[in-house]
Amino acid sequence: MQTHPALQDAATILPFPGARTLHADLLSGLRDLVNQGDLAPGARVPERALCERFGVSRTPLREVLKVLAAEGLVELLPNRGARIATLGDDHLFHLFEVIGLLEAEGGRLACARITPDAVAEIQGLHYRMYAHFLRHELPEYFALNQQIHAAILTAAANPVLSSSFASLAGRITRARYMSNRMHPARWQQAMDEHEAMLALLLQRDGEGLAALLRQHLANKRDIIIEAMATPG
Amino acid sequence: MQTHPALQDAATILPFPGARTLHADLLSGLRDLVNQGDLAPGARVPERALCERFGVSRTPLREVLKVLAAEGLVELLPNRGARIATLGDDHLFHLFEVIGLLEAEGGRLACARITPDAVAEIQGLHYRMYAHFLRHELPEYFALNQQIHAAILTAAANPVLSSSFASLAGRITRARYMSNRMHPARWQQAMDEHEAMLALLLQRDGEGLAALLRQHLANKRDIIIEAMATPG
DNA sequence: CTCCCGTAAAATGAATGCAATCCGTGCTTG
DNA sequence: CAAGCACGGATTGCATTCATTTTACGGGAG
Repeated sequence: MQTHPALQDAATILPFPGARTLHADLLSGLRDLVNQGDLAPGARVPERALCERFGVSRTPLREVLKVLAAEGLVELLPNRGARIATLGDDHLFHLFEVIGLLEAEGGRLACARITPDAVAEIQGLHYRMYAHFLRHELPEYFALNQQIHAAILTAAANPVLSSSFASLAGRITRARYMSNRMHPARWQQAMDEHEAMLALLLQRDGEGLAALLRQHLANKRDIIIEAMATPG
Repeated sequence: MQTHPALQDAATILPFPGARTLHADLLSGLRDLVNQGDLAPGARVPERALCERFGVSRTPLREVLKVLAAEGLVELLPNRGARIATLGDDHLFHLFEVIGLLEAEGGRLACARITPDAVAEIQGLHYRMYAHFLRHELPEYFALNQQIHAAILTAAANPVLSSSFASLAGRITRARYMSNRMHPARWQQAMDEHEAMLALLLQRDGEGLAALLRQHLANKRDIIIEAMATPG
């Protein structure tokens, strides 16, 4: 019955774009647990508990853990299972160094390759974010913020760049969650930087945008390290 | 008996450096099969055959396949198993774009952070490579070549940068194997570029080295694309 | 002759079972 | 009394097994 449409879909999907894996929900579920801090850094990953938590057997869960280990979110110890990866200061520094590099290049390429429509879309996101900034609505601000950065990466039109960035950015998501509160001055500064970003994007100033993005991320890094230093 | 030393080892290993996973040999074994072309791009990955090939059950093999999928060497299709990832021209272009970015940054950082000992070591590698170049010993030349690039990355002293580079470089290893023959003119050019690289490294000219590495990789890209276009 | 469909064989994805290893508790011993 | 050790429970890693889907092959209709 459905063999034909399925086969056609498969044929169209097969050539290039990576098809969704069956256990994608499990993967994202575990990622959320790690990012939201339900599993503390350095803590053991309780396979049994997570199995009944997600209603699956240990086999698929272990496969997902292997993937998370490849992504750097957990560490696998022989005969001792998985532990949530820790984020040391130097490791965080190195992560930001590479993430800043990728994002800067993303901005540079975006200025060269972006379409007017995409610029307009980013502009729209920016103003919506600005509105949330004025109303001090932090979660919505953060959401739009990430969408803008993702849109710039997308405009760079390099899937490898995007996925590499996403992979590395995923490792610091947890640290970001921890620093959800923001000093008003820092927030204002971040908003100013976003204003400048939009201006540079409109001018297609790739070098300027690259430099600004790098500085923007360096500031964010300082915020996060600051937040990690002062617990609470 | 060995509980105590093992525990101590684990305690020292546990804090930061990622411990070796138990099935690392299986992973590298599969990688080699893909890179050496024993498994053609786009071909199905025969789980059963590989299981008896490596003498393991399907469970660990499937876990490794998931990891390889996360690395981008294979693609997982729902209910249809794994296929060797294909390397389209545009995908190859995007890969080289990011790899070049990472390697250029590696050179830049290396010039800022490298120790005199490391410089001397790279110099030694370089002259050994030069000797193989003069004798037209391509495999040895390639091996030293990769060692030099790896040494520069190591000198950049950023593990995240190194591992990201290694991950992406691993995806084009297969394409590299295919273009093992080299036109004499191209080879001479590559050797000249390596000479310049060493000079720039000795001068600690980070910007110059970054630019040269990028150009060097762009040339390599052209060689590979050229080799892919002309089969045989 | 070509195309389509129905059935069997094979392969995938997940669950369960089993040997080996690790961790916590209580006991022994100097 | 402290330190080391042995033993039992718990956990890991892998092999095996089972349902579901896909794929290959043969027959029949147009």
